[in-house]
Amino acid sequence: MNVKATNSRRLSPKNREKQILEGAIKFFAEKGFSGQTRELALQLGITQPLLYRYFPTKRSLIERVFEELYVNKLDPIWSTKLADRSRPLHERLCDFYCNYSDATYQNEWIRIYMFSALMEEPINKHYIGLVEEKILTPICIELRDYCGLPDIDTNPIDQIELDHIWVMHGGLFYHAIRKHVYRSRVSSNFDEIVSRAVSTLLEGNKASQY
Amino acid sequence: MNVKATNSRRLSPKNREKQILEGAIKFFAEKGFSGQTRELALQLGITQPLLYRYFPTKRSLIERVFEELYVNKLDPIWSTKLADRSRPLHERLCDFYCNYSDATYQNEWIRIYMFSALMEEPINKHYIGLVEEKILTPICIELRDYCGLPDIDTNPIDQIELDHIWVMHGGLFYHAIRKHVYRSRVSSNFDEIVSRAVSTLLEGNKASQY
DNA sequence: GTTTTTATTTATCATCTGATAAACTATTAA
DNA sequence: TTAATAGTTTATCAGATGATAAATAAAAAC
Repeated sequence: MNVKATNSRRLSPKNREKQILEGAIKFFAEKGFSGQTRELALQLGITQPLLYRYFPTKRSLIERVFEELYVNKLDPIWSTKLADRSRPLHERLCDFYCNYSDATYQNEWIRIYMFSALMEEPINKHYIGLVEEKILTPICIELRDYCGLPDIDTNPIDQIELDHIWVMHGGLFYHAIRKHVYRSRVSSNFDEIVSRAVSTLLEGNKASQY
Repeated sequence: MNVKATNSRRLSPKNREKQILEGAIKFFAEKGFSGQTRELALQLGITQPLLYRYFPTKRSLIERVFEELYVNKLDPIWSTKLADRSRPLHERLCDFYCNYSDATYQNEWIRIYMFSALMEEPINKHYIGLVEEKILTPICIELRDYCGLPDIDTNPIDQIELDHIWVMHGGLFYHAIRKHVYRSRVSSNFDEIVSRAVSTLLEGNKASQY
C-alpha cells in the first residue's frame, strides 16, 4: 500500500492544481511569500519543478492565492441585512459579525492578509475600500438612526465618524489577529465578545451623542 | 566636497554601529526580515561586508533591532497613572492612550511588530504578556470601579472580560495598523478617536452592566 | 498488446545571498 | 616622516533559489 496515498502520483490537472493551490495557501500563511518553492513542494509531496507545470511563476501562484481568498468574498447580502430595520440593530450587528468572522477571521485568511498588507500588495487597499463602502458606512448610517442623529443627506459621514466605527470593527478583527498572528490564548466564545462590543458601541454612543 | 557626507567613510565604531542599527530598523520595517543585507548596505551607503564587522550575523542584527524597539519600552509610570483615582477615568485613559501611542504606534515600531509576530518571534508573546499585565488588567480594575462592579478579590478577571477590553485596545492599535501597514487614509486627529472610544467604553459598560 | 499522450521526476542552470578573507586606506602614534 | 592601528572595500565562496529542459513512467487511445 502506498504510504502517501492522499497526494499520490498522476492526479488530473484539475485536481493537482487545486491541491497545489490549497497547499500554497497553507504554506504561505505560515512562511510568508518569501517561503521557498522547494519547501512548498516538499510539503505537498511533489517535486519542485511540478509547480511550474501548473503555475508559470511563483508570483502567479501567489496571485492565484489572493484571488482565492479575497476576490468576491464580501457577500452583498451582508450590506442588505445590516440595513434591514425590521430587526433590532444589536441583533443585526451581532449576526453580521458572527457570519463575517466565520468567512474571514480564519487562520490562513488573516495571516496572508497581514503578509500581503505589509508587502504593499494592491489587493489589500482594494479590500479596505470595499469594507468601508459595504460594511462600515452602512453601520454608520444605522448607528445614526439608532441614536436619533441626522441622516447622511443632512450631514455626510466624515473621516472621524468612520474611524470611530473602525475602532470597534478593528477591535473585533484584532481578536483574530491575536488568535492567528500572535497565537495568544483568546476566549473561544467570540459571539459573547461580539455581543458585548456591540452593546458597548450602541449604548455608549446613545449616552455620549457626538 | 563629498556628496555622500552624511554617511561618509570612517566613522567611529560607536557611530557606525548606531547608523547601521537605525538604518536596519527602517529597512526591515519596509521589507521584512527577508530583506537582503546587500540592499540594506546600499541604503546605508556602505558595503555589505562592513555590516559583518559590527554584527556577526544577519540574525544578530535583527535581534538587536528587537531589543531597540521592544525591550523596556513599557513605562511603569503608565500603570501607576492608570490607577490614580484622584483623576476621572476618562481623562486617565485618554492620557494613557495618547502617550502610549506616541511611543509605540509609529511606522517602524508597528510594522516590525507585525512582521515579527507573523514570523513567530518570541519577543511578541513576551510583549503581549506585559500589555495584559501592566495595561489591560489595570484598565479592567478601574472600569469595574467606574461601573460599581465587585473588585477582583471578590471576582477575579476572566478571559472574556480581558478580551472585552482588548476590543477597545486592539481597535485603537488597529488605527495604527491601518495607517502604517495598510497605509490607508486615516483621520490625523487621533486624540479625538481615543476620546470617543473611551467615552463609548465607559458609558456603554455603565449602561450595559455585565 | 502496442502506441501515443501526458503527468511527473531527474538533472541542471544562472542568479542571488549570507558570510569570509585579504587588500586597501585614513587616522593615530612614534 | 614613518610605522602601526583600525575602519572600509574588493574579491570570492558555498549554499540557496527560481526556473528550464530532458528523461521517465503512468494512463489513455488505438
